[in-house]
Amino acid sequence: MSGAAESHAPVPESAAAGGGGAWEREVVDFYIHLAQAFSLPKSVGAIFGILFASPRALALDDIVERLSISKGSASSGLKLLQRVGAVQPTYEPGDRRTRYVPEMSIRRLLTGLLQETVTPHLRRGAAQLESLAPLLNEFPPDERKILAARLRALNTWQGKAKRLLPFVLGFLGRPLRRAKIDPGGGDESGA
Amino acid sequence: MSGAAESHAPVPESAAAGGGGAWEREVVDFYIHLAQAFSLPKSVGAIFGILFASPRALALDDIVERLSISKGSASSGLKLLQRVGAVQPTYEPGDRRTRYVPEMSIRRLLTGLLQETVTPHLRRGAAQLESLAPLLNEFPPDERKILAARLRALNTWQGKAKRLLPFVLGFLGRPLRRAKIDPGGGDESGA
DNA sequence: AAGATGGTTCAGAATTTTCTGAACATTCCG
DNA sequence: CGGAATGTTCAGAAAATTCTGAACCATCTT
Repeated sequence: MSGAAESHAPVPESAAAGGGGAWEREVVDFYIHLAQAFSLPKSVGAIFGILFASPRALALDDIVERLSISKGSASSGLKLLQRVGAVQPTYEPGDRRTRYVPEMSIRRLLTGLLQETVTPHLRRGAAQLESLAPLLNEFPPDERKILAARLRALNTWQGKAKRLLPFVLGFLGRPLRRAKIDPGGGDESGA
Repeated sequence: MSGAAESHAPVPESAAAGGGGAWEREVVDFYIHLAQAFSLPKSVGAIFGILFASPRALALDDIVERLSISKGSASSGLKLLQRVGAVQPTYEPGDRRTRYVPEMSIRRLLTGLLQETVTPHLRRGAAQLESLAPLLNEFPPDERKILAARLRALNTWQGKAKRLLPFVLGFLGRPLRRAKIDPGGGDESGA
């Protein structure tokens, strides 16, 4: 593999020098914005983007170079992406460096991300909810009634949230045919 | 006085002085954590929490006082919550202050939040995607093949994401019966 | 109209998050 | 073993976000 599109040199990379630059820039830009939608660091989006934009797996050094970020950033960014399953390391015989490829299954992508971000909070919340009910006893009946209703709502949320995740994953797993489910309000979607 | 559980005085509030404090604290704490799960400012979670914890609608001053935050914070926090539809203003005749009540429908809550956070990014992304395809022409055939496949995947994601939102809302709208969807595996699937 | 009341805005302070760069491990190679 | 190649860690720098407090606007009361 020495062949391949190395970019150790400080000059333009690979076959697609002129146009390739634009492609990389645009893809990276796209993922930087996407990352921010999830409030992840820009560098994380950029790293995923550069992997996505490259037809071959890249190693840490390649990333550092192409994005002009520090080794530290690249290292921890890759670690995060690995943890949520957004990139996978590939080990090729005869190459000491770990190279990474982007995960292409949106399902696995989302699974990992949610597992990492919301699930723990969900769990924590569930625990805390239990300790809440007894505190209502201090309130006079009329107020207690209102608050008890809210507490019930909170439990409902919790329940729905718990079920929502598998549901969503089920949806993402299916082939993209027309989904024949017609959600209630059918919001404007298009908009 | 207009009765109600005012708390203009610097002393314990309302009927539930001793216990009420604990209730408020716990609820606020709960929502602060929830807010962080969505990476919203703590103050925003706290504001929603204090509204949720109170059997009566609260005005800006009440919030400032009970949470010991600045008027500025409270004002902009409330504005954000209003924008995403998480709280609603109530105007009572003979009272100049706007009071706020928390939204209790998880569906409306999520709708607003998503509308505010992900939808715009989704839109932006869709636009950008179009401009991406032509850039592939610069690549040699073998690389182009790989990248074209990725671009297709990206379009699929986009499509799924678009459909996902209404789908989720449909789910949230339904009563909490047993959902008979059985998503693939347990969930951690494969790692 | 003067003064109180309710609320918004915004410049700078405080805090939190992210990034850098260099020191430190570890493994491979000769 | 000595040195080079890969990577990780972490203290402090840099950047971004959030909060405060005071000035300001608008409306109501007298």
